[in-house]
Amino acid sequence: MALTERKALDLWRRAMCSYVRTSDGDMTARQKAIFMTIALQPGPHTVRGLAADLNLAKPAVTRAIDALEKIGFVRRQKDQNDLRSVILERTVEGMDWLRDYAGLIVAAEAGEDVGRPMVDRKTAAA
Amino acid sequence: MALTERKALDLWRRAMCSYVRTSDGDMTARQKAIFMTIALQPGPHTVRGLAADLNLAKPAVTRAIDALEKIGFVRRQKDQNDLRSVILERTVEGMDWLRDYAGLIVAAEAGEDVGRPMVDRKTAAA
DNA sequence: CCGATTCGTTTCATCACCGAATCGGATGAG
DNA sequence: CTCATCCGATTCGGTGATGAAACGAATCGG
Repeated sequence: MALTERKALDLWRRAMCSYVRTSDGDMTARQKAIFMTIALQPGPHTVRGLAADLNLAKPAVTRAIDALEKIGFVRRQKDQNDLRSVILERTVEGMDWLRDYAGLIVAAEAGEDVGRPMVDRKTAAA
Repeated sequence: MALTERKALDLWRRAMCSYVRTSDGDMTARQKAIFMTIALQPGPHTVRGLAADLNLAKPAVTRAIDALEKIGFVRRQKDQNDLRSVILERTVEGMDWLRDYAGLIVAAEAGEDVGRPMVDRKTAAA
């Protein structure tokens, strides 16, 4: 395995472990992808747009938005130019979470492993 | 928001979106963290060790291992020094998946956005 | 030998998510 | 106006994850 790949995986592992450790571990990968797209990508975001972009069925996006709205990360806004459409907007609370999440990743990149060491004395000694 | 954080978030977003797009979106964050720890960290891994390390209840780890074993990424091996313990080992299949996953991250790091552009013509025009 | 402890697993009830099909409402074309 | 189309939401049955509690088996201590 290439060195950069190994490094990328280790970064990912640390960040992922930190996330699992700290949080209540709720958000789905799908929800994360959708929320981060809404929060970080330009342009008005719609259900169909996200569904097409992420190669998902529309109901899946709707449900993810439901979850994201429930925890207050995203807001639904009717499109006045086409009342069928719904514009998805990020909230301040969502951005706050995102900032913390970024801190997690940056810390992982710096090599910090949030949490205790992982050797198991008993088994390791055997 | 600091520049490095913004960059880290964008990397994360791209990788996460690629993952959602390509895969059938099955693995939980918890499962990923556990599997990557088993696959990338040294030392014999046990249920209790992972539970302590990731701050999880043991049953949660057992169930995650069940899922990982079911898809063939992890193997259970009885500890001959203590028949109560179970040593978790990675499999070749798991490492194959991990290699692909690393490729996803590296590609995201390189700035490639796997999939189609995300503007929605209709809404963007409004 | 016998009780206490430690391991991993199993059970239980609950809850969220999944894909597929369908819905009502809004829009656009004829 | 009328019909086809598009949008987002809802329903359906089924699957899987969740935390809490209790379990059998193995080990250790006295």
